[in-house]
Amino acid sequence: MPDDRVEQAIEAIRASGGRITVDRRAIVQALVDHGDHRTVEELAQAVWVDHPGVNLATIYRTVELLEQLGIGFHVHVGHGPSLWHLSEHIHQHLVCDSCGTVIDVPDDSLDPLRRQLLESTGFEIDLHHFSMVGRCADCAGRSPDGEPAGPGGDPA
Amino acid sequence: MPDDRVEQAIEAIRASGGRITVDRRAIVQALVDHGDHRTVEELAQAVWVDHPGVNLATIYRTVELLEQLGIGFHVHVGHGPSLWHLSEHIHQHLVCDSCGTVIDVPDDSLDPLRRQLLESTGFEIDLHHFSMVGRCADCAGRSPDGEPAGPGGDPA
DNA sequence: TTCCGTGCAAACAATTTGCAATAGA
DNA sequence: TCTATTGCAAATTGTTTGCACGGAA
Repeated sequence: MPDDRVEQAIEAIRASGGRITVDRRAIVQALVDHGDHRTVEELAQAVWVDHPGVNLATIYRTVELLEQLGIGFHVHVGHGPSLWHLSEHIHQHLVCDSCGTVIDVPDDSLDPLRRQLLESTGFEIDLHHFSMVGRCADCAGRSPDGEPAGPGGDPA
Repeated sequence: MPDDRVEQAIEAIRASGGRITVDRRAIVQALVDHGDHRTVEELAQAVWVDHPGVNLATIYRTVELLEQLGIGFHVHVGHGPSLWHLSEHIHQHLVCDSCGTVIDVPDDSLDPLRRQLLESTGFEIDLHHFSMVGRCADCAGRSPDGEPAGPGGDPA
């Protein structure tokens, strides 16, 4: 029953004093429909299926609003546009440079790293707002470039 | 004797069949003068001190060239423009969201993380091309937000 | 009715590109 | 000379903003 999340978000908007519009509902819906992380452009495509009129600026303004409410998040992915998603649990993003796949990693799985960096450098990394880029198993293991994934690699 | 690096880079350009121009020398010099990581805009400021005529496009083209030669690198830092630097050893960048400080971390110090992610997700992170954002010791330890840096924190 | 949300088009920042003039080898 | 490099200005991409109109409350 994923529509729960739509209502949750709508409720949050209402609670904050915001107005509930067709556009906003459609945008939240698009965000919920795919657990995916998507660019504003991709969101627009999804929204336009049922609501062709919605302007890009409106989508930007809506995801920004969701972020202010603490229920929307965006991740930076190097070169390209930001990816947006709704989520209850903080997580880190691994983005494959080859195929674009996004892998979510639970936040606490990176605790050892976080602790290590904190001790050695005093630096406290922000684990959810920025992505780590690299190669997913498929792209790394089957890369024609020759170099295998390293020890433990070659999953095929 | 940091000028060594300038000659090294110049030599690499020459070896690749590129021509040595005043502009390129000035840009490499600006890159070497500060071990720092700097944006194209900042590089331009440095270059313009002695060579006011150099065009931004030229700087973009030159750092791109250096990257192609494997002696220049750029790091993505979320919102802002890319940071460029010359370096012999691969390293990871920690960029402070508050003060902008860049901390270099030797690549192998992240090996445990890399291995862990590789095993648990099959994902092989690219450790030098993208930065990790967070808070440096100063900004985290003295943050008025209340939450201290955690165990081992409070370096003062 | 009273503002908030929206469309539109222009502004923006970072970066890239086409083309003619210029300067390195 | 001959072609790579540069300057310039315009194009691109992702995103933000000002303003007047229309719709939520």
